[in-house]
Amino acid sequence: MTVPGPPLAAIAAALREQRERAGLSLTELARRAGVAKSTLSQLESGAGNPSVETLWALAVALGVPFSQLVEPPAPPVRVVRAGQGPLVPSERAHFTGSLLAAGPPHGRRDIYVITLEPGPEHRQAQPHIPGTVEHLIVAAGRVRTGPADQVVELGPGDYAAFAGDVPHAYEAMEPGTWAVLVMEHR
Amino acid sequence: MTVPGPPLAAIAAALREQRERAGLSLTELARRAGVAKSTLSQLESGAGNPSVETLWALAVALGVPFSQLVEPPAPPVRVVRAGQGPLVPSERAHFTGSLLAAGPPHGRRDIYVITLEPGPEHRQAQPHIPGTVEHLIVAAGRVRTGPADQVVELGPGDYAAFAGDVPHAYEAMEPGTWAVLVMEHR
DNA sequence: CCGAGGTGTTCGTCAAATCGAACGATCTGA
DNA sequence: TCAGATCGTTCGATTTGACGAACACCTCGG
Repeated sequence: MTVPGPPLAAIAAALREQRERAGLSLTELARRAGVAKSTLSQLESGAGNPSVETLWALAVALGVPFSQLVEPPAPPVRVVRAGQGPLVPSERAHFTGSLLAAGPPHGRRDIYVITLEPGPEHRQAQPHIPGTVEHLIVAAGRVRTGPADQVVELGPGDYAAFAGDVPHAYEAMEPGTWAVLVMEHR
Repeated sequence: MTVPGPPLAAIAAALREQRERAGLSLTELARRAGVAKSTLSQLESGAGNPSVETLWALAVALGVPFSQLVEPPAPPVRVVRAGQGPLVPSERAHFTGSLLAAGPPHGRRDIYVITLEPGPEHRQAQPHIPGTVEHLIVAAGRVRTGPADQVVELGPGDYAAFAGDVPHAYEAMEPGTWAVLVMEHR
């Protein structure tokens, strides 16, 4: 999984970056957000595990959405290797399920089965409409896919999700490669 | 742009909703996330102000993005562009794509990878909430599935969709059977 | 020279979040 | 009916985050 742990360092970096971008001093931001400047200092230094309340106040004072502080570098590609996803209750024997992606409250998801054969790089010429997210689960073979600058290689059972509204590639590495593609657009 | 206050109640509601949607008990979710169930209980009851670390662990265990827990009231403003028809294989030059099912304008689809092993007995899956539709694409092996009175056998690449709110079976016919399951519920 | 006002950091204290254990309430199978 | 296993809640003990007051440092201006 690409989820090492709590993005404490990421929050620290995002806080400092957003604060400097807003041209605020640590003291001033702390005053506006109503938090102690000592708290903010420790947060920016990477130490500490802020509460939602505290982080929310800082986000409001900075004028940025909450999610931008906790997920600053929106992971362009989310990969779940085979057998690495969180397991879903196996209410029955002989059945193990791995939840790859929860459905958004609204939006559509179209289900495809795609087959690819090795050859010249198959770069998608035109991206899809904005907001599109593609989910790919390789059934057999190997596929190199992802945004142009972050291509990952997937094997059977591997899962990857990435934005579909930017140029991205689909390249089969072996004959007989096929996969399930769920295209989500909001 | 300043929203009223910390979405404590929203987080509580989102936690409970996502947990029930994943079919997890409070105890089980707490165990997987590595947090005390007492903590989770208080969070879902609206009391408490979770730390980022705690909330992150819960988000990972639930398989949902962090932001979905803190910003559940996503703006229902959604535009499905007119004329945005389903993609056909001819539009995707370098591989063949087969549209299996178009997503409903509202509702959600959760993506799973499931592995099944043959057993001496197979029990029927418990029905899900009304309106649930299951889409299954077999990646490897063979699966007998479908409503109790209409069981079909699927091989690699085969696709089947059926109502999930009636008793239905999942039975692997070969070792190493796995498939992609998209569970759709409105 | 030296106080005034600013920066960000470190310290002790207190409230609160988290934890572990025990609780009553359901169920299920013996 | 009872033992066992769940469910979710509540309770006290402990950890820890948030606070406020100092702190060292820097830059002006009297």
